[in-house]
Amino acid sequence: MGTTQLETVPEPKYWHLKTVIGEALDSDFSVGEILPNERDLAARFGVARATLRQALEQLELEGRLQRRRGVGTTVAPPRMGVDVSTTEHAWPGAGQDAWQSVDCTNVVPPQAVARLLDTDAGEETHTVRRLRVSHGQSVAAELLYVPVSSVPELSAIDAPSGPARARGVLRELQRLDLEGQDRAVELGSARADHAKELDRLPGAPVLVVTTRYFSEGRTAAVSVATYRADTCRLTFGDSGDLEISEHEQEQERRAS
Amino acid sequence: MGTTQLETVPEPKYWHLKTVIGEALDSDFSVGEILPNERDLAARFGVARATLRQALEQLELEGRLQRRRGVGTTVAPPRMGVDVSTTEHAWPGAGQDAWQSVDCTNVVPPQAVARLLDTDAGEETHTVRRLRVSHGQSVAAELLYVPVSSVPELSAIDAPSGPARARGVLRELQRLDLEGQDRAVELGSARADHAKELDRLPGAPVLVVTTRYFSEGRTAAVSVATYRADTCRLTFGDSGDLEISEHEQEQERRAS
DNA sequence: GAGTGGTCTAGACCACACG
DNA sequence: GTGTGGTCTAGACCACTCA
Repeated sequence: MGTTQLETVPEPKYWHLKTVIGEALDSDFSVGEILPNERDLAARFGVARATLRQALEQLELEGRLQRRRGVGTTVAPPRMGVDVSTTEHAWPGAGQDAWQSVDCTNVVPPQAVARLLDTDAGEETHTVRRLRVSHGQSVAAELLYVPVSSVPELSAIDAPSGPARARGVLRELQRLDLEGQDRAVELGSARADHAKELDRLPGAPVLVVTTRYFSEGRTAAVSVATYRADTCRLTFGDSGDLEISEHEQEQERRAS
Repeated sequence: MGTTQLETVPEPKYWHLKTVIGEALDSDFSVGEILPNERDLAARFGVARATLRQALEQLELEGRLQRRRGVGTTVAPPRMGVDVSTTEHAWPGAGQDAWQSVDCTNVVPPQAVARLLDTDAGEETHTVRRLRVSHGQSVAAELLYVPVSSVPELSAIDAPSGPARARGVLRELQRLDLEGQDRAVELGSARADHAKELDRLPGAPVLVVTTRYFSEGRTAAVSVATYRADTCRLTFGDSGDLEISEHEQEQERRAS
């Protein structure tokens, strides 16, 4: 008998699963709702748990699911838009910029940062830790590296560390002339400390935003901010109300 | 006997593996070099292949490794900086913007895009497919949605589809007054068609850049561009020469 | 055909949250 | 304690590339 079957392109099971579950999320579930546990789901779809998990991981990566150990899997709300536009020519910590200072220590920055700052290898910098909270949720953790030479006036009498010193460093920074800044975004995975601050497991996908602040013809500070990739959409310009989230089903596409 | 062991925080094996291999990459390997295959590596570290793969996946996500089925695992070059700054107030396709048009069809856009364009559900738009090539490599695939109403002058006599029509749509777009644009970046996973264009497997992590183009008080076009997250660092402003890549080795630096 | 990475299975145990 | 997701194992087979 003639096999009318055309080009069997064996779609991986987990990929198909992801599609099926994704469609189910759109039609049968609402935000915050709890899914059946992984063992039940795997049995229901007749696959191994590992295979099911591969599908769930993808959906979580796309911000459609939220999984928490010991609790369960829930339907995630749409990603929140987080403004990271660079147009406002202002130092970090100026005005109300949604960041709260956590700490400040003197450390030797990673080599990559040292190169951006053009400091000597092994030279210490002020390092301000900040946390960005949005809609009651921690969305980003930042390390702001400020060479000692950038804030020469900073009194050593100030608190030697802690939030008070962080504010001191930021205050001194404001006194400088900000000549410009630039920014880069790339994918990374959360270090253990950031993961904890962001309520995620180590290795969770994050969007790393690196910003250079220029003053007096040199790089006066470098900020490395890691945003939760699952819950955040970084916006530039006034696209805060942008409501696309890239996944979302469109079965009808094929119909036409 | 007193257990001097402090707080055994059992670090996952794959996490530790990732660290060890990452350090080995810095010290013992150079860009392009081929790693031993997964079965050998797993045996060498005394773990199951699945565990080893979890570590390699992380390293690939961070852009440090490149894996190709049937070939092997190689050390990836540093991520390339790709300029996506929005400051140049220009329509897509203006001047030399590193994009090459591939195709153009009339399709009904996904719901999310239709909402951005404020078109009726089910309304067709011109849809230009473009590819961005950088350093001899495809780094991004774009879908540019242009409502028919945005380019009323477009001759129906032109090629009804294909690259020629794509150029026609872009040409008509240039005639409009571009009043502004905004941009958002988020993490996604590559659809099957994009994955193929970018020489990746479906589901590969991508950075999705959504751009809205405004003209005459409305959204005249929407672009959804997906960049390879493993090989690209998106830059805004003049940070094209930014050389941070979060991992990177430079043993020679220490010598000086 | 040989060798690679990609998918999948059917188990096991662990860490964590919650009642 | 119970139930959840997270980690890990030791296999198997498949899809792909290349000599």
